[in-house]
Amino acid sequence: MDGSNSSVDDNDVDWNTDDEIDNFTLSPSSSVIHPRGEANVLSWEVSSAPSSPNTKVLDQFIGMGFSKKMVSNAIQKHGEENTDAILEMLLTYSALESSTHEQKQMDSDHFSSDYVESFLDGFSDMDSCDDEEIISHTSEEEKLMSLITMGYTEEEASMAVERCGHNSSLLELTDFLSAAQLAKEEDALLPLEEKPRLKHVHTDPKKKRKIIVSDISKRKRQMGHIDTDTETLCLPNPMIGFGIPTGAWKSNRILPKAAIGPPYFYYENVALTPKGVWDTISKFLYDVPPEFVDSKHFCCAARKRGYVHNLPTENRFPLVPLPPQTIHEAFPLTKKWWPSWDIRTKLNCIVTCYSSAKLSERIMKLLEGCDGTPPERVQRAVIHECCKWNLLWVGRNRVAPLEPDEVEMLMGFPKDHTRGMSRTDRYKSLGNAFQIHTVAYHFSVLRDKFPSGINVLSLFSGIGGAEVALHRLGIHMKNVVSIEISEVNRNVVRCWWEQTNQTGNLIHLADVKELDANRLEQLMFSFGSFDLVVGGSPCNNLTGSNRYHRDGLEGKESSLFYHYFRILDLVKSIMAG
DNA sequence: ACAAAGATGAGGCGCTTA
DNA sequence: TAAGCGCCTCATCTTTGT
Repeated sequence: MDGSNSSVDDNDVDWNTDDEIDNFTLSPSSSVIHPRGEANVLSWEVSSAPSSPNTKVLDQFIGMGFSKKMVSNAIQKHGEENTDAILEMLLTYSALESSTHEQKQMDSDHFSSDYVESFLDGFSDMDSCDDEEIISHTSEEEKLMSLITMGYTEEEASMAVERCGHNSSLLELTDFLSAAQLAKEEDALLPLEEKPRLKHVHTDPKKKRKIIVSDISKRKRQMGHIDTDTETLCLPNPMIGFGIPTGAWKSNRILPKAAIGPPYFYYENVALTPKGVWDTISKFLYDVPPEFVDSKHFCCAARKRGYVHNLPTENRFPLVPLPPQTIHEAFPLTKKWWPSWDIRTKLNCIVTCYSSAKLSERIMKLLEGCDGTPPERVQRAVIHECCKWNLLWVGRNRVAPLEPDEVEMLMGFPKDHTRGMSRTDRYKSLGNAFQIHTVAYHFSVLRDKFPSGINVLSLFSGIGGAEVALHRLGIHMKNVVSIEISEVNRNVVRCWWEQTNQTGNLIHLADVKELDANRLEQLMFSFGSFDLVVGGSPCNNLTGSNRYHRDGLEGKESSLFYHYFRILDLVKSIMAG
């Protein structure tokens, strides 16, 4: 009976009501209420309580990779409550620090990349630097501090050092700043979008880099004002963006001037972030509003995501054949065991954590204890667990979590794409990946534009969702520069690249922080410019699943978004120049 | 063979957002 | 009301180094 029931559902999948899979109401009696003491999970933004002295803020920023000394300076200057200003200051300083470091690094190219990677990872900790560097760095830092105490902002100070040279005197710097004052006042009258971006192009790529960082600060500061008095972005219902394959939907949007390519860019992250995050992301990415899409309109699992991109939205086409649209289509064997009171037709979001065998056992015991149809109370409790953990019915009274290869299928990856990784790693990497059909639908407009193929810069590549989507669309990848921190993920992409007989070049880098202007120019010199810059930066500090470090866009991992912006902006400026 | 280090599995952990 | 590209600790199993 359940089978026929759901096939009716299958035929009239209703794209207009948003959440058919969200329609379960569970009585609170079925869930255990944990009486709780005080909430001890405090983000650094709210740690100004007397019980938490500024070591908390200090630790937070040190945890983000800034040196203790820099953090203490910043806290001293701004006060521990003003975390935004602290962060801004730290960002500016670390840009300076990394450029001095990179200069040194360039002279010693004989290190292995692994060595460099670990070295770079640790370098922001001042304790690990040699004395010489500390001395030269400190003097520059002190110069900056002097300017700041004179009332200039961090970005003004660093800009001045940049323009006047690192050996310039304090007097020269103040001269420069006061001369710049008039021009700045005029400049301030123009809205940010109208300003010529990076028109003050320097020939030295190192300089470009720092100007961009001050640009970040400017945007951040502006966001601070905007945030309070403008509305935050709303999630659309239904969440179908500019259209889905199964429903006609036309929309022509006008992109802000600064957003128009080349290159095309495509940025992805979770839709349900803390407030203001998407506003910030959008502001940085040239004021392009995100396209929010739930992948349940493409496959049988939900995946609510925001995509900021400058791709055309007309004449998209889906990958064919369309993937299974319902649980029963995707897992026909479960039909036999699916109870009629479990009315799910779509799964919830594919995540990185899965339930244990013990839970399945408990559920089985619970159901076996009932004669015939379980009472509603039991039904609700079971459904609650099924929804929470995306469980399938695999036998009488038996539920089970998805297997890694089933997740591969749901996400649209080729079978065995992640085979060979540990089970946990497979879940993790797949849970962090693109849903291929969704992304391919958005990428499809590129096929006719680039008949001879494209050059791709793929940041936070993971297991290569973007590459797989492009390949499935028949878009030839001439050169792919893929940046991914996890070695196992890089291996997956490398194997896939070989197995699919790609004729283009795959260049792998480990860390987005390694990709500076010099490296980019070098790459772009060797094979031409990038046609697509794609990436989804870490979401773990944004997602609601994270109960410990949902610190927003400034969180340890999620702040890597700023590297996406930094690199995209570098590519744009190199291509413009 | 043994201990130490590493890997995996199980279970517990709030809170924001719409 | 429910969903959510997660994290931490502990226990146990596996691998590595001596």
